[in-house]
Amino acid sequence: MALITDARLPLHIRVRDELLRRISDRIWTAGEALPGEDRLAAELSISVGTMRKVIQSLVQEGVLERVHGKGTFVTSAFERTSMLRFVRFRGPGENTLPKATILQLTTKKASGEIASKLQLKPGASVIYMHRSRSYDDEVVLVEHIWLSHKRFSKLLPYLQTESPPLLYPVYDSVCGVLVHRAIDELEMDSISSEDAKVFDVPVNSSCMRIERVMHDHAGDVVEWRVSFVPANRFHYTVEIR
Amino acid sequence: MALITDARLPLHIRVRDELLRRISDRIWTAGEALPGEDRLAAELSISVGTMRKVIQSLVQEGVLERVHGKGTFVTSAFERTSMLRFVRFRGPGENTLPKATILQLTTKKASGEIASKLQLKPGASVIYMHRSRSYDDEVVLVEHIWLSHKRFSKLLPYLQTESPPLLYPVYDSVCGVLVHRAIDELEMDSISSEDAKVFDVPVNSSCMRIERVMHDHAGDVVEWRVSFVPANRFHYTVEIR
DNA sequence: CAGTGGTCTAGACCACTCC
DNA sequence: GAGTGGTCTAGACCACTGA
Repeated sequence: MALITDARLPLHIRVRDELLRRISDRIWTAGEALPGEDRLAAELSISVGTMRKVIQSLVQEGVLERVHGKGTFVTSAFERTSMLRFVRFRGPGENTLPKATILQLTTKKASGEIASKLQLKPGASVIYMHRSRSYDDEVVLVEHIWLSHKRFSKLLPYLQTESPPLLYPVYDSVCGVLVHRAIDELEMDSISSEDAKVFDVPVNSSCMRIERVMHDHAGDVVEWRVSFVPANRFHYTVEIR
Repeated sequence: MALITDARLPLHIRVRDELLRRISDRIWTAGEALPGEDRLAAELSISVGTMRKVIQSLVQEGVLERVHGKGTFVTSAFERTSMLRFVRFRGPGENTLPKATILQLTTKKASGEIASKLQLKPGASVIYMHRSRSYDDEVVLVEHIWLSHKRFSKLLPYLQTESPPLLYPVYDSVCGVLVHRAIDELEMDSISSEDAKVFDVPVNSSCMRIERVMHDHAGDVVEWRVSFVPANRFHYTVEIR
């Protein structure tokens, strides 16, 4: 087995790219153990020390997880990336996921803004989804989601019959798209008339607006999403080091 | 030179503790280069590889910074921890710091809540500071800050004549307290009558409330701070991986 | 027990910075 | 050129997991 990328790059970078490629290509899937570090190193003709260093850096980034005595596993990063980390949990049990309701699901031509966010040509075919998340019929989150139709065409028939609480695992299992890294931008806003009906609160109530650009392992944009959380439901904790 | 901590712990943990102790004790100060990794390893009678691993982990955490060919330096983590990362910059130049105005500075007996946050006994002596931050006389941030009087007594005379834009470097230089790690909790709130006057906006205007607990390298609580940002000035970007 | 990751060492060679 | 960190190797030994 040979490494593909530019031989002028440091070896650990090239090995890292190779491992990420295998994860992207689903050669190794979430929950499955990778080969041992010694066998991986032998396969790529590098030293075990270098392989360890690469694996450690991917563990640091949350791509892999290691368990002493058991093995190295691909992380399913879905909890970490859930929008629910911005929502204050009360009422029902701590670990219950809120019910997802798809309010609208259509295919459109991308406007200039959406094309730009998704790195597509203006007019390209995109999927738009309007979705609410609720606990005991109290809506805590509303999402407006845009996806490339080309990459997510299999999603449409799937969502005719299903309304799963988490979408990212579905992107993975149905469309073969594994999400990796997101950038969230938070601002305070007021609720639009459209979403006010969904939340059942007055128009212009105070809320948080969370704009997310989600990337895959290759760094390409996978999804653009704008979410709204009512003021009294918003809560966010962050550690700075 | 011998390591102090429990010899049953892994060596890299003990070395890490030793390095952090030296930073806490100001044996190495911000901006100054540490000895080379080979000399450090020799001094502590460990291999260079292990020393490298420890240093790398502290770089990862933001405690140290390395520059190829120059050396390893203690990070001055003040930009990273500034509350201004929650404030949207417009108007004036990008890199100008807003003017700080101390509105109130007193010594009090800690209430139960404040004592609990600062890990002090109720009734212990604490410093309370009420401070505003403004660009061109537009207030963008108001802070309510509590500190242990015992640890920060030197701050009071200093702040009689100075109103520095950043406090953490002052904690370091005047009181010998080096901040390290903070936990911020964000919620949406409305502006109190007291702060409404400072911001010159109506009472109950929408704002972000940011509660911060700041720790030092030893993990002890250094400061408790509650800050408010008006809705139109709040902006926050976060990357999830 | 075999297989996995975790710890630690010793040393070679390269690349960058500053004098 | 001297000193720094960056890359890479080779191998020993330990600790945890599961059959």
